[in-house]
Amino acid sequence: MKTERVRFAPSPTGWLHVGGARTALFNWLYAKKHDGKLILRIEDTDLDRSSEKYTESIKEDLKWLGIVWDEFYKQSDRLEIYERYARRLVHEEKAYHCFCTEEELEERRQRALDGGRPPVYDGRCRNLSEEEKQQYREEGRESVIRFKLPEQQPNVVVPDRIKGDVEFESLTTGDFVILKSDGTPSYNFACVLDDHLMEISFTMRAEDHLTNTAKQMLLYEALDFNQPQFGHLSMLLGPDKSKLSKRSGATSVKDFRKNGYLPEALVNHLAQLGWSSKDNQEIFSVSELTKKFSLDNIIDSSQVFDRDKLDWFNNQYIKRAELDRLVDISAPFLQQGDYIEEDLKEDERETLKKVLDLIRPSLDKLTDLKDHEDIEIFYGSLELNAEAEEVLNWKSSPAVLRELEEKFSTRESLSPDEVSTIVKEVKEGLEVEYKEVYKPLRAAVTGKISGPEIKEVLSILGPEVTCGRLNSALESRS
RNA sequence: GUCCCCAUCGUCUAGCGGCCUAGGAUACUGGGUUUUCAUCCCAGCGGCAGGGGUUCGAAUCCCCUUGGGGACGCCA
Repeated sequence: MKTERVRFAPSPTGWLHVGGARTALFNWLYAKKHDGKLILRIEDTDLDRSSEKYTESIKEDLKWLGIVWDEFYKQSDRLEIYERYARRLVHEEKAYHCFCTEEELEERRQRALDGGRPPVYDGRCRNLSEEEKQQYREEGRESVIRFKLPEQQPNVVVPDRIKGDVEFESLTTGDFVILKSDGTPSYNFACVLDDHLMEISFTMRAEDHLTNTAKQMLLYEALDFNQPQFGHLSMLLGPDKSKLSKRSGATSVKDFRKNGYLPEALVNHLAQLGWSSKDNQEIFSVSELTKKFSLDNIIDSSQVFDRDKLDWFNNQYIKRAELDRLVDISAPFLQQGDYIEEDLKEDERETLKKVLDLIRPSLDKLTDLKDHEDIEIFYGSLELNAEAEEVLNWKSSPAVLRELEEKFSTRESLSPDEVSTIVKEVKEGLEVEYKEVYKPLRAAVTGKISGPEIKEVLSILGPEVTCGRLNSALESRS
C-alpha cells in the first residue's frame, strides 16, 4: 500500500490561530493513524503580506502543540516551478495573458455586484491578437496569466471523503489568475502543483476551501495530473457564530500559550470540535486520539469555540500534570506576580512543588497564578481581611491561638496529621468546637477565612512561620 | 446577486427507522463531602427550527420553508 501523505499549508500572514491548529491536528492525526507523513508547507507567495516572523511562530506553535511534521517546504523557494507550469499552460492554450489593471477589474466587479450579476472576470483578454498584446506591452502594462475555463463548463463534482460528493451547478468564477504580475503563483495554482509534486494523497482542509477545490479540479484536469482525495472540515466559529476571527477574542495559539493553557488541553479541546469518539469519553491522550481518529467520526456542522469548555479541559490537565513540569511551566507566571525569583534554590523548588500541588484544583489557567489568593499565603505579605478579623475577635480565639502556638513551637516540622492531633488536643483542652480552633487558626495564618486545606498549609509553612503569624495575631489584639 | 455547506439542550456532542419519557460533557442551580474555598460525588434545569410527505412506527429517510455559515481577489 502507498504511504498516506497529507499536508498542512498555512500562509505566514499572521499568527497560527485555533482553526488552523485544528486543521493541522486532524491532518497529523490522520497521518499518524495511517503511518503516513505530514508535510508542512508554508504558502508565502504573497510577498507583501508574508513574513518570516510568522513562519517561525507557526512552527513554534505547532511544536508547542506537539504536532510534528516530516517534511517542510516554502513556496517562495519554488517560484520557478510555478512559472514553468504556467508557461506550459499558456503554450497549450489552456491559459493566457491578461492585461487588465487591478483598477479596471475592481470597477467592473463593483458594477457587476451593483447590477446583481456575479462578480466574475469577463474573459475579455482571452482572445487578444498578437498586435493587441504587443500594444499593451508597449503601453507598459503588466500582465497576469489566467486559466482558461473549459468552453463547455462541466458539472464539477468534488468527491469529498467527509461530506460525500459535492456537486456544483455552476462555478462562481471566471477565468482565474494563476500567475500574478510579479511572477508569483496564485493560491489555487501553487496548491495544485505542490499537492501533486509533493505526492499528497489526501487534501484535508476547512470547508471555506470547497469552491477552491472545485476550481482546482479543473486545474488537475488541464495539467493532466491525478487528483488526490479531498476532505473538507467544518468551520470553527466565534461566540457570535461568525467565522472565528480576532474580533472573537483571543484566537491565536500564541495567546493561549501566553495565557497559561497547557498544549494538551488545547489539543484535546480542538480534537473534540468537529470530531467525536462517540463513546462519551472526554479526555484523550494523543495516542488515544491517534488510535480512535477516523474520518467517519468527523462532524459536518460547524462548531463554536467554547472558552468555558477549554478552561475545564485545562483544569483537568493541570490537575494531572507531572509536578516537576507544573513547576517549570508555572514559574514564569509566578515571576510575573512577583512571588518568586527567577532562580530557585533546591528547597524553594521543593516548597513550590508542594504549594502548587495544593492549589492546582483551583487553577483554570496558569495566568491565575499571577494574582492568586492562595499563593499570597505562601509568598505575599500577610494581610487580614475583615472576615478574618471578625473570627479573631471571637472570645475564644486568643486562648486557642496561644495554645496552638505553644504546641506548634516545640516542633521541628509539622505534618498534616500532627496538625490534626494538635488541633484535637487544643479543642479538648479548651473545651471548644473544632471550628473554634480551625477558623481562628486559618484566619491568623492566612488572613482569610477560606482557602486550601489548612493542615496542608501549615505543613508547608512549617512551625516557625506558623508561630510567627500566630504571635503577631495575638500581639495586635492585646 | 450566483454557487456551496450545515441544522439535537446556551455550548461541544450520542443517536444512523422501534432500545428515545432523546444519553453524555460543559455551563448554570441545589444538595452532600470539607473548619472553609476549590476539587470530588449526587440531583435538577435545559434540546430534536417549522411544515409537508414516506412508514404500522421518524430526532433518524425525502421535499419545501426558515435560519446559520462559507465562497465568488493579481489573499491564502
